[in-house]
Amino acid sequence: MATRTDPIHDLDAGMQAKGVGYLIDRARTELLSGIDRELAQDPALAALEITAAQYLILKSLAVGDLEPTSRLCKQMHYDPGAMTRMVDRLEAKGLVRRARCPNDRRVVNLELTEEGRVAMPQMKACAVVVLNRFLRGFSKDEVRQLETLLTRLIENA
Amino acid sequence: MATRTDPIHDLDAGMQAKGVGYLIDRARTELLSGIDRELAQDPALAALEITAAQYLILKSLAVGDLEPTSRLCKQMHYDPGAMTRMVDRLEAKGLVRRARCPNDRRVVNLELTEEGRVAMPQMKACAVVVLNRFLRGFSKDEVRQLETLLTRLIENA
DNA sequence: GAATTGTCGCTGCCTTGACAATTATTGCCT
DNA sequence: AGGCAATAATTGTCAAGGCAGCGACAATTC
Repeated sequence: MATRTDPIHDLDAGMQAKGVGYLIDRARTELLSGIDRELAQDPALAALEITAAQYLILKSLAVGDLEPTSRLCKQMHYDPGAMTRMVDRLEAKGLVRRARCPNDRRVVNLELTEEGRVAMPQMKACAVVVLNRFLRGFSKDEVRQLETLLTRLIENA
Repeated sequence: MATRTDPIHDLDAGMQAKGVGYLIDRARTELLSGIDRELAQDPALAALEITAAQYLILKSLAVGDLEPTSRLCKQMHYDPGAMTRMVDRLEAKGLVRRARCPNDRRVVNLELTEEGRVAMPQMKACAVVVLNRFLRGFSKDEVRQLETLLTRLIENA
């Protein structure tokens, strides 16, 4: 039987230094601020003041074009109210356009504007730079392993 | 030479589904809401309305007793302003006491009240339950591996 | 085809964290 | 002692998310 199904943690658990929880929290913080910084420093993008959260939305749109808001919310576990206002900001910057769906007029389809589409490659480049910096020294196997472990952890939720 | 030092990510990078960034973000979200829920459901603690963030502070105090505010901030990368108001809330609930340090009157030392000290074991138990739930099916080696990979990632920041 | 139920996006209110400016205190330096 | 930089905590302000409630619309049921 052995260790595989035993509870592993005792009183030392929680999100304290060195714990899994703490490390996940730190990693996320560093990752987000890394991307924020990279997007802010990029000469071509600085004027748009794109945040990491905004980039994630834009990226989803770039893949699917014409996504309904609700699907985005579910996909990234994002609050609908927050999404509405986020899209407001993106629309104000001219990166995204809202278009009421003709078939079902409750849904709002989103698509990148031409300006958004143009900026996309540069934004992706920023994200890649950051990811690669954080994964410096990782082999492909190690990356896959990290992904697997995190996925299993999430599935236990 | 090989994979170990090569950039691993191409245009598929970013924080999208299946990416390391996305997984870290998801894991953190699930972890925090899991702890929040557990603390809220606990009959003995429900009245105190303790959040995961508050638990982390209390836990640090339980270890060190008499921690200065500033050290807590650095330790958990927490904004000093946010910390001030967080301590306000904890003080209002009677879980924490402020005590100006006599030697250096700029610093505010924090310590758990008797009530906070009493509630601590139950809070820890909640956190352990959640952690163990998320790490169900992990061997000790796998946990260590996850910790190692995350630590390396953070060190690349 | 009218009523019910469900879905979608929007808005207001509250909480919370980040950032900047402010205040109080300390140590240093001359 | 007096000036000056550094440090600690607080406060104000702003951006952002969570939640509850809303109205518009669609699907289902009778």
